[in-house]
Amino acid sequence: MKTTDIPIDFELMRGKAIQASDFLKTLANPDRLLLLCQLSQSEMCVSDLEKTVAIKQPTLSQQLSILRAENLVKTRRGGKQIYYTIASQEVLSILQLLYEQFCKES
Amino acid sequence: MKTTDIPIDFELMRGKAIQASDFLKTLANPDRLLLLCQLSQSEMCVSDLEKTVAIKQPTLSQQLSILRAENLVKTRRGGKQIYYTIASQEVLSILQLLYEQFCKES
DNA sequence: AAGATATATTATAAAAATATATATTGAAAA
DNA sequence: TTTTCAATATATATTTTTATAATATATCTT
Repeated sequence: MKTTDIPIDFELMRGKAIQASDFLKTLANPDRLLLLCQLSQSEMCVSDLEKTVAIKQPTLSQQLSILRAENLVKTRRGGKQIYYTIASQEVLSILQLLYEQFCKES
Repeated sequence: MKTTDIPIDFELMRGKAIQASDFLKTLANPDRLLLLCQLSQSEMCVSDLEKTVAIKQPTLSQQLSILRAENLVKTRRGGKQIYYTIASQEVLSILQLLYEQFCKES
């Protein structure tokens, strides 16, 4: 009878991997990354984002709705505009890492 | 004539975003994440990976070939087996961050 | 050289993501 | 209260990923 083996819970590991890959999948699109990058600097409304990121409106709206659905961003309405911000420190941390790896040098 | 505005190079930014999202896309799959997670602990050959991760061989081979194509892993042959390792510190850094965010507590 | 084992490749069906055009909602100003 | 404009939603064609099965290659052993 084996007593020393630490049982690895494959199901648990796979569950975590699915969670993590869902998160990564949400990040893994150039438009969404650019949007998050802008929002990491300041709160912005949709028309601001449209200007700074140069994505056409329906695409922008579709991508923002994905970010909302996955809780990467939060919104508040201010009159006619809807203002977006990054929802969590987790998102900021990964954006920071990506910035260092892909944007810092060169 | 405007002199104070720092010109933001949209093309450059979009280029970086594409690079980063390609990298994230490669990570954003549960099988590939589990494989990388194992490899972050030690070099392993394909049959070892097959056992610890419980993915069937053709899928395993396909996912490994994607990781190779994107240079996230390196290989060496040792007799009949082929041994895989993580290719860069960049990959380790993001795995570390994901581990902290998704696997540490709970 | 022939057989056995480990790994890789190819083909293709199914599922998911993306792009694009069109339509709808909701607040504000006339 | 109706018109306008910003914001969001829906529909659908297209492209990418994923899953699965069948086949191929490379190395070792005999």
